[in-house]
Order: sequence, then C-alpha cells, then structure tokens
Amino acid sequence: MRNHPPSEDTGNAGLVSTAIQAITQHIRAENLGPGDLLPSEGDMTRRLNVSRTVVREAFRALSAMRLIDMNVGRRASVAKLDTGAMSMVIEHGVTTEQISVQQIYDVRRTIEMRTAALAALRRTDAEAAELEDRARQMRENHRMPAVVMEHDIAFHEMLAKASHNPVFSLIVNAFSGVTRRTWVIGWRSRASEEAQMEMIDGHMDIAAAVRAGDPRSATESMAKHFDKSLKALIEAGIA
Amino acid sequence: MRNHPPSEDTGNAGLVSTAIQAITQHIRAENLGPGDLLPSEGDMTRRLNVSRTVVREAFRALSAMRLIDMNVGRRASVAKLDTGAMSMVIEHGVTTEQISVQQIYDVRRTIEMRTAALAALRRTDAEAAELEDRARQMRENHRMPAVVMEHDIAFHEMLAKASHNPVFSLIVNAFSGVTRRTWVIGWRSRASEEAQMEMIDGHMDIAAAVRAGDPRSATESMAKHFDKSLKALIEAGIA
DNA sequence: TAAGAACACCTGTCATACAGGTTAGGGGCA
DNA sequence: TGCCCCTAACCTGTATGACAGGTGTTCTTA
Repeated sequence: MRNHPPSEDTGNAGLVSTAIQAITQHIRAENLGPGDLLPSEGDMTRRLNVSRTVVREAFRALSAMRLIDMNVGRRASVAKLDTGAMSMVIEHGVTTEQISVQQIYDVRRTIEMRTAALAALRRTDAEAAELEDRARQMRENHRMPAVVMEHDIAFHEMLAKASHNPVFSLIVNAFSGVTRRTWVIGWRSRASEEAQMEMIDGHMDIAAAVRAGDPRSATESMAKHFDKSLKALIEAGIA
Repeated sequence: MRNHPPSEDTGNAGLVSTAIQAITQHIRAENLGPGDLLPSEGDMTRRLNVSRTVVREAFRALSAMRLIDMNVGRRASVAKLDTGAMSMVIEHGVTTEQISVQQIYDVRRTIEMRTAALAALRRTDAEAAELEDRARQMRENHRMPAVVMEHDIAFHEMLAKASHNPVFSLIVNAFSGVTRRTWVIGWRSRASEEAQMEMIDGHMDIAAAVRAGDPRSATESMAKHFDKSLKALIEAGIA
C-alpha cells in the first residue's frame, strides 16, 4: 500500500524522525505558542501518509522532552518551557558516570554567580521576600536535613527565577534532580554543626545582597558559598 | 498547592511514563555505561506486563532525548552524552518566543567566560592549535559569511571541549542550533567591514590567551567579544 | 579450517480494535 | 427565550497480530 521511496525522503533516519520534524516544523510555520493545539494524530497520519503508530511515537517523543503536552481525549498542545528533558540528560550523564559531581558544581557556580547578580538587579519585592523566607526556613529547620534540602533547592531555583532570564531557570532547575540525590553528601561533608550553620548563613548573605540590590555583593556571596561547599566535599574525601 | 508537573507520579501517569522510568531505573540498577545493551522490547514487554506498543513508545522517547541509541535488528544501547534534547528545548523556547536572543547571549557570555578561563588552564596543544586554526579560517574566509559562521560555531564548541567539563560542552552545543539560525543577524549588525574584522580578531585574541595559558586574559577577551556583539545588535535596533 | 548458508532474534511499520475521556451541539424542560 | 442535560463525534491510551528486513550465531560443507 505504502510506497517506500528508496531514499530521497527527509533523510533516511526513519519515519518517526521525519514525523518529529514535521511536527516541530508545523509549530514554527504556524507560529504556535504555549497552549496552542496541534493537529490530531489522525490528521497527522493522513498528512504524512504514515501509520498512526509512527505519528504516536513522534508525539510521544516530543512529549517526553516536554515540548508538547499530551492529554487523553484532547489534542496535544504546545508546552510551556520546562526542564524535563534537560534534567533527564543531566541525570543520565551522572548515572552513567559521564559527568562528575564536581563538574556540576563548577557549572552551577558559574551560572549562579550570574543569577545572583541579575537577581540583585531585577528582583521584585516578592521574590526578595521568598528568598529571605527560604533562608530563614533553612535555619529554623536545621536539624531536619530533608527539609533544609528542599528549601535549599527552592532557594536556588527562586534566585534563577528572579534573574528574569528563563534560560538560567531552565539550567538551574535541570540540576535540581541530581542535587536531590547528592545533597546529603554535601551536608554530611560539613564536619560540625557550626559548619552546617555557616552554609545556611551563606544563603542569608545572598538573600540580603539581593534584597539590597547589590549585585557585586551577591556575586561574591555566591562564590563564597560554592567555594566552601566544594572545600567541604574535598576535605571529606569525595573526589 | 504545589503544581507537581514534573515526574514522581509514577502511579497514574500512564503506562508509558512508567516504562520510561523502568528503563532508566534499569540503567541505574545495572550500572550500565555508554554502549551497554538494554533488554529487547520483547523482554521489557514481558517484564512490565504491557504491550509492545507501550514499550516501544518508551524506548522511542528515550531515543529522542538521546539517552539511548536504537538500531534496527540490534537491541537498544545506552548512549554517550549528547546535546540532542537540550538543543531541542532551546530551539523550542526560541521559536515559541519564550526565550529571546538577548537572553541566550547573556547565558552564553556567562558560560563562555568560564570555558575560556578553563580552556586556558587545561587545553591540550592540539586543542590550542585547532582554536587558532578556526580563528585563522574565519579571517581567511571573511567574505563568505556562511563559512565564517561554521568556524565561529566550531570555535566556541572547541573552547567548551577544551574546558574539559562535558557539561559546558553540552550547554554550549545546545545553543549552536539557534546560533545557526540567528548568526547572520549579528554579522549584518556590524556596520562596516572593519567591524566584522574586529569581531574575527576577537576570536584570535581568545585563542592567543588560551594558547598562552592566561585565564584572566582569556576571560577578558571573551567578555569583550560578547559585549561588542551585543552592542552591535542593539545599535542595529535588534531588541 | 574457513567460507557460506540457515536460523533465531530483533526492530520498523502497518492495520485494526476497543475502552474511556472531551467537547460541542441539539433537544427538552422550565 | 434561556438554561441544562444528553448524546454523538472525535480523540487519545493500549492491546494484538502481522510481516518485512537487518543482525548475529551456529551449523554445515568444501
């Protein structure tokens, strides 16, 4: 029934890849934005002249990357920017030992020194308040590592959000998953309770600098924070 | 209260999501590395007690993110770290106008100031040589924008590689696709031929600093390079 | 012993079927 | 007239079976 033209297709990478390209192409051509509906699977099946299987696999692939949202009963829609795929790539890199925790620390330090500075320049009052609140919560719950961790992660995500550059948010959030799996190592690497409190105070310093609108101080506080974390890790022999 | 859009809802998220988790879980549990083979689709079908349809969609999703490689006739294997998914996310963000070109410039500037410094510290002689060669090629072909662009992109990718931190490579490469679609705007934003040559000279400066093993100079040259690019963009009214 | 043929296994794609969610419109009721 | 419910059309999620063609292994044969 179906003609398989020997080659000459959109590359011979398989029908599914072609379908994926067709869909992303459609988004671009129709200038679709988040929330806009895509053609139904049946539609695509007819347009591309392939089976629904192929179209479904294409949709599913894009959905896994969170480029589109799939809903039962409703057609798929263009998705809002989401970390989904990025964090999976990072986690994959770490679990397959192609990326080390130190390397992630370096990247985070680089990026978060910048988000701290930008946040100091651009934060809203509400964002400044949430940052301070997160730091305060860390201190108040400092005997419950799991709680501290969640506030810690949320603190850094909020800082990225306050930078008002979604790409920074994307990247910082992509690391959250891995952080959640390694955070406790860093916590334990701090020998004393004072060392742990010092780390929490580091967050308060950053929050204060952001509140004060002082990018230089925010950057420095962030650098200090990462340097101390890395130092603790190394002293604890995690290499 | 909290929107839990990400993962973690293993239960009702559909069989495919479950299958995806089962596969990544398998990789982690068996401690698989790049090149190692995964169970066949038939295997997975039996293990998870779902149809092959579901298993295939799961494999396909992971393949689209380049976490695994699928080959006809052979079982799927764990993939080497690849930018695939990340660049699709970035491109999606740009085409759906959730990310602006300026925002990408800021992120790139932040990251590449660091890759330049690291490259200066860690580059091999071969890497230094290739950087210099790329810069030279840009100058020699300066009347052919398309050629200049490819060397430009390759230059920045090589710099990331020379930083010897794969995460930087991942991120920088993720931007290459978008860069390829917007580069010419930047090129044209440079009013005169001298301004274009000045941009090329910026690359030579960076390469020289990396060759000399001078991280401070490399960082400064990179910052200057991005500042000039952004300035040209703004003066050309692209905002 | 080495080339080659046969076979088992695997992926790529198609067709079909059905359960259950979603939506819009039409008809009935107040 | 206006509102509400109910149904029919459409859509996705999953299952099953089929077949073509690629890959690797084993067994046969020269």
